[in-house]
Amino acid sequence: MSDQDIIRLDEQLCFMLYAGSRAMTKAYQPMLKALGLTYPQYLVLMVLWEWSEKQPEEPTVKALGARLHLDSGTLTPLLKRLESSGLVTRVRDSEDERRVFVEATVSGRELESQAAQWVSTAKEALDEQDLDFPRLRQDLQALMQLLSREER
Amino acid sequence: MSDQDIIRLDEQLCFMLYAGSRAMTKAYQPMLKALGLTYPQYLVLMVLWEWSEKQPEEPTVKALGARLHLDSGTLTPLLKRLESSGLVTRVRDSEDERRVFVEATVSGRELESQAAQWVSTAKEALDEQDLDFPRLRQDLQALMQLLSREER
DNA sequence: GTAAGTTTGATTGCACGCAATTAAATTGAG
DNA sequence: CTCAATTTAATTGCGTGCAATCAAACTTAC
Repeated sequence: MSDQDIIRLDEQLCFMLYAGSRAMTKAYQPMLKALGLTYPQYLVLMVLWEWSEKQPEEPTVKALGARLHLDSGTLTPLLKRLESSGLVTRVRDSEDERRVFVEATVSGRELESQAAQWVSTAKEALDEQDLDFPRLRQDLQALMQLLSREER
Repeated sequence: MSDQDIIRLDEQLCFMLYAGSRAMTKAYQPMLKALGLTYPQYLVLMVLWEWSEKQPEEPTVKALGARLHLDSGTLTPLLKRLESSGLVTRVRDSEDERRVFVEATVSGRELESQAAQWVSTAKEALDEQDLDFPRLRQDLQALMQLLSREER
């Protein structure tokens, strides 16, 4: 097999992921614009919305990073922007001053039902299409596990 | 269904794409570091490597953008960096001065076989795993088509 | 021929991602 | 107790992504 064939074939997975991710973000733009959020900001709020009281961990910067696979270099400025938009609070732990707790404000929580409504509609539109979304999601999840296993 | 359930479910596709794309990029890091490239720079070279002489279009900035779904705001600085690394040339079309042809230099083309070798090895490792990669790729391709149809 | 509209790249400004470093706080071995 | 190691955020610097704008060059209707 020539170099050309190898690379051409390879493109089909890594590039589809790369392009697919950006295309999905674009599909979210109408909702995000209405909510005044960027896509990563929406992800952070989503994590905060579903953070259960019974969760073993408190929602610190580290815990958010673990959930979203993002580090503090990305999260710190993003959270500061969300804070200045009045959507989250950042409070340093008095027990351990290295830690910072993040919480959605009332305004931040209020966005959830708007988002849910949009997502619900979008889901219906996609379900009409001839594509097995649960299977795709599961395959992606399995891929993630393979890739994050490699990391160690 | 509560807001919580809707959003939680939703996360499973858009977020898996987002996280999966970044995880894949990380998996490429060893190769990219060895080649001195970023992942998007590698994508651009990949397109140039496989650009056929018989292709109807010349490889202009616009044509690269169409192939990669990237606009000039991203490509122009990226191409300038590749140019200053000596991996591509940028030549303005004398027929139509708005157009800029991009070409891989000898150094740029030399990277292909190194990349092909790494990719070939990585592919073998993945093929051992219990995951239907061709199906995943096809599903992603189908998703892309759905999403880009929405765009219009 | 020319003015209006279109196409193409470049530029600007903002928000990620992430590697690398720093700094502060905590932990733990002895 | 104490000092080295670890943990946690923040900072810095660079390279994307992308919307919005601009400017130059081409095309077309008239």
